[in-house]
Amino acid sequence: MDKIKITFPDGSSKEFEKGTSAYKIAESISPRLAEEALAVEMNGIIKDLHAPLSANAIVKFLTFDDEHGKEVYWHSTSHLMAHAIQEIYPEAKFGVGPAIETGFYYDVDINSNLTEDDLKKIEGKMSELTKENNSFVRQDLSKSEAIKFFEKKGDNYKVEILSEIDENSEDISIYKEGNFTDLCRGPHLPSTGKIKYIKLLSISGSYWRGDEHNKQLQRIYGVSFPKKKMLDEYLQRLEEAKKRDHRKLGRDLELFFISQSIGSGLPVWLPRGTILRETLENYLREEQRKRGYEPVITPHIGNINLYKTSGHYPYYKDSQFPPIKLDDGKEEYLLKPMNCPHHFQIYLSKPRSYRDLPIRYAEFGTVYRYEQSGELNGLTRVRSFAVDDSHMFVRQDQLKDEVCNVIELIQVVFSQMGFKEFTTQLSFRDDNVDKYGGDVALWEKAQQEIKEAADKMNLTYYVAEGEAAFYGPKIDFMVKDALGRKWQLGTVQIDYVMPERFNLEYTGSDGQKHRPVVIHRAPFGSLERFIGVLIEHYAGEFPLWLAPVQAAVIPISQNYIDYGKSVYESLKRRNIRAEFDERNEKIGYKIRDWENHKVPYMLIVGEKEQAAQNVSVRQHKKGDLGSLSLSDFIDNIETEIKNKITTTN
RNA sequence: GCUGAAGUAGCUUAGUGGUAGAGCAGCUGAUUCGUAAUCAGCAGGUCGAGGGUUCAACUCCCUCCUUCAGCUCCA
Repeated sequence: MDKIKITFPDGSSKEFEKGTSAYKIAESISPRLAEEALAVEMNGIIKDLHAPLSANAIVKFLTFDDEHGKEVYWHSTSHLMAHAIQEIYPEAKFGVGPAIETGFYYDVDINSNLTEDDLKKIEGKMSELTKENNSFVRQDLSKSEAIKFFEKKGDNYKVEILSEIDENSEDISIYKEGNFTDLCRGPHLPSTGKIKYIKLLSISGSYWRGDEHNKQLQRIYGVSFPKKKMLDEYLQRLEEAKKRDHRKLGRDLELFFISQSIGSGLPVWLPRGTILRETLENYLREEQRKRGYEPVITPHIGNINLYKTSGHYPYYKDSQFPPIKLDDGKEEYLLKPMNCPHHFQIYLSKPRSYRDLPIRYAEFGTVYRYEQSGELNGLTRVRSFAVDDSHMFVRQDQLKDEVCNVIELIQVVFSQMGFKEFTTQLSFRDDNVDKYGGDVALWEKAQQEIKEAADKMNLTYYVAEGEAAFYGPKIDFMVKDALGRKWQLGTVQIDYVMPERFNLEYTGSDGQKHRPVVIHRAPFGSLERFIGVLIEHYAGEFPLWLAPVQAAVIPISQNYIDYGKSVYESLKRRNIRAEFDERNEKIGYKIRDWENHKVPYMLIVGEKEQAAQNVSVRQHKKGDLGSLSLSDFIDNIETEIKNKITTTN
């Protein structure tokens, strides 16, 4: 019998008979590994544990702790769910059912609409099926065999998928588990018994192949875990995320609200939210001032011709508010969907020299976009929002440095806000010529510049083809909110198209006219979305420099109102955002109330404090810090505010 | 825009065809209090809007609006 040599991640190796399954190898190492292993990585390729090894290989066993192990686990659970659905709804047809970042889904076509109760039924059936502990059995077959199989089964979606697979470049396989068979490239768990704790989470519609012209299938989301504790923790995290929801906190903390009397997707900033927003704006203004930006202000509407010139109008006709027509019908104005054309007019307002560049115009410009009703979501997806916009006009030879400077600014801003984790995406064009304006050669150049800048600034990024703006490639910065949804915040975009369309020029040292390059950039993206994400990031517990109310002064009883008031006024004189709580309530009540409002400091004053002319300091979530003279407290808190100390939780 | 779910007081919510109930918040009064809820009282609702069925509709049916979970979209 031939022997093969198997090498493990720790470098050790062992010989086995050729054809030994990965599972047997795991068993030979330890029963526990055989129990926990979900799949195996052979020379970097993930395979079933059943798979026999026919040659020397580097082998790594994947458990639930590995990202890819989880993926296999959830993928198999989605198959198990399909099995359960088929048992309950024999007429069901299946679309696709992949693992996702957390959990899995399956798109199904069933005649009746599923309800929450049906989910419980399916969940119950799944548990039943796990007890059968059926093996996942792989079978490779030809394209025509596979098509014949699924035609017979009536799974026309699978047939459609198969018909588009090139069998020369890809193996076609099916997996059978009990009496359920699905088209799948695998790999899968050894058997359904590995799936222990299952929770089906939600149902929603989803278009077949993501095309809104296609039939809408029902998508069932779920998640599963090998240990009960993991499921409990997951569900608890969901609860925690709900508490952090910026829509709830926005209301509780009186930051903003959205009134139907004003309109959907048109958020209104309450006094406390406005303080937060203005603090962020002022912070960015200062950072920009240091970096040579010049503030400008432009109107909220503009002649429609601006947008016809820019090329935005035909591209985005459907997602802007309809034009305002003047009496003679000849002139039309648009609520501005972006600020760039206005800023270009400022550039054009006088002749420019190469010595003037780079020019950096900055504006917190409010823009209006008619987003689809189903898209609106709290502050993160709205119809009116302020972009922390800047348009920078640079010479080609300045471009890369300027992009690097912008990346540096965004890094500074994100780190100040305590976003330790964010992802960076380079959004490039794809082959769809109609989607983009401008010259392909210029695009290539711009994409190259962006990549070089990203490398120089040590960004870790991935390239997303087809995600570019119509006028140029961009770098997008995204962070995740409390519910794990990704949001695009900051963006840097290179634009060779608009300068052409608006005929932007400068006079070079050679006396000739040259075309500047435009950089569009916004570190926050939009104030609305940024603050929405920030609220969830901090769970409403803002660092002192951002907190709308920084300190609450609380007298023990009505007898100390005068002293309390003098403390409060001292704070106000030093520009500390303080509130004075003179309500006729017990101290415990008021402390609870301000704790719930997540106010960083409470100053409690009673007989002792009045006598010693000091304050008793209580910090949010930390409790009583003891007494401090008022001037020491103010000095401390001023330093903390000035240094913008950011604590993340 | 599409699919599904939901809409009762400022907030959280009870109420399956027979006069809408509570807690918190608010207001008034009492209490003058030492680190997460003092007591009592008062007020607050065309039950999302419109139409229909019925002797009678928060409740059943239809249409619309809004919100939520996704999908599609996102300058």
